Amino acid sequence: MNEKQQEILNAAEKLFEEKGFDGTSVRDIAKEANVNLAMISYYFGSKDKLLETLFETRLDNFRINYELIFDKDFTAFESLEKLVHVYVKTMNQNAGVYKILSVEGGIKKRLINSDSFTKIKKFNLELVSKVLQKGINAGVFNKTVSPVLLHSTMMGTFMNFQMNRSFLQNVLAITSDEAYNQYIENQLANHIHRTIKALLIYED
Amino acid sequence: MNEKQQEILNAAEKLFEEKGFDGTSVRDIAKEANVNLAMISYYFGSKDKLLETLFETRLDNFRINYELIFDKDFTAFESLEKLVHVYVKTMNQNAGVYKILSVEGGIKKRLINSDSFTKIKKFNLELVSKVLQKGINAGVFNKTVSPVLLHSTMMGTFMNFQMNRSFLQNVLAITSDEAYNQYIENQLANHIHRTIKALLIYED
DNA sequence: GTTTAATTTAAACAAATGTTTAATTTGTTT
DNA sequence: AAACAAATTAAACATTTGTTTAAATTAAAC
Repeated sequence: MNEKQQEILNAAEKLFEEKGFDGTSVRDIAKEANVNLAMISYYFGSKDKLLETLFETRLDNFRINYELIFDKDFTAFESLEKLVHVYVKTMNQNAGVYKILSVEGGIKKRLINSDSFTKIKKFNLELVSKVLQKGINAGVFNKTVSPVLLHSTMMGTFMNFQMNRSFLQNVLAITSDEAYNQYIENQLANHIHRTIKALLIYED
Repeated sequence: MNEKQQEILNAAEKLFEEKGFDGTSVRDIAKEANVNLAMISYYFGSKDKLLETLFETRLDNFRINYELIFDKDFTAFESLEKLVHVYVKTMNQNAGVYKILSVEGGIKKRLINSDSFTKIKKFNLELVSKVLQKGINAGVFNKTVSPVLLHSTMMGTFMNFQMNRSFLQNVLAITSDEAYNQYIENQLANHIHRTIKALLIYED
């Protein structure tokens, strides 16, 4: 994958995130990437295949690093804390592609390379299950929490910050994008961690 | 607003949700609504104004019913439980428009009637604050939880089920759409309630 | 240095897009 | 019944769309 191809992919990522796949023309992408219009077909075949290739090249970024979470010396609580922070950081670093995936994945006619992404999603969901199991085996977590629901709370809370950026920046009085990212990786990650931890040790 | 106009709005809602605003042509809408193409311009002026009108006509559905949550006889815990269930049910009943708003609202060039929606969002956020305050005044909730973060967890967890419908239907082995809606209004709402309640009474 | 392949370009293509037009039908009012 | 307004239609409109073409340029191989 040469430099020009990467520029095209970066331009596509930026514009797809900002304006959506259907709201972005290949001419927009060509202009943003400073390449001739025909280069996109030349390298990627079509606009659809460009989206496909974009996902493929970014796919591995979404696999959560197992070792960071399951260090042998970690308690269940430490694994949980790591899980949440690694998860939020990983997703936030790939927020652009994740937002595109989230939006375009919900569109029926788009038959996104869903196999590979489903595989990764299930792998990541498995991590949540493993952390849960670790705490249950250690006798410190409540048994009855569904990993799917737990994962939805983690991912959903995070994604809410991606989908409502301007509203939340306003409400939280955050002016710069860097500050917003900092808020996500610190306060938001802490909130998610506290929330899930509370749920797991909560008995009613 | 006559019958034909409503059919157009319903068709637009359905298609915008399925294929996105830019992925839907006015011809698609006309066909779905069984009206002549020109009727859309005739009644709504333009495709953009159609979207605007769609939001306007559905706007009030998003205002959470205050009385259902703040019955005088309710304890803070009961208000919290009501809040979550009313919230989830309200949003689920308007999931289509909410998804459109969520997706299209993130697109920069689209200058959605954001004032009216921001107002409602803030009103609903205020409800969360009020429930929180009620519990704090009663001495039963933890003081340090941000209503914005709490709201993000509630909305985000719910929206995660809207944005990842097919994946979750697969993972949860839910086959029908009705069963999925039931799952959302029962198990999911309970999960969100348990989660938030746990956080609010949790002390570390 | 010549030949061959890869890259880059401007132009053209047909199809689809949102919107308008001008004519016709339908409904209402007098 | 006549006159008027509202609703409905098929056709046309100018752009924009994704993609292809054929020629020109650059790079690589021999």
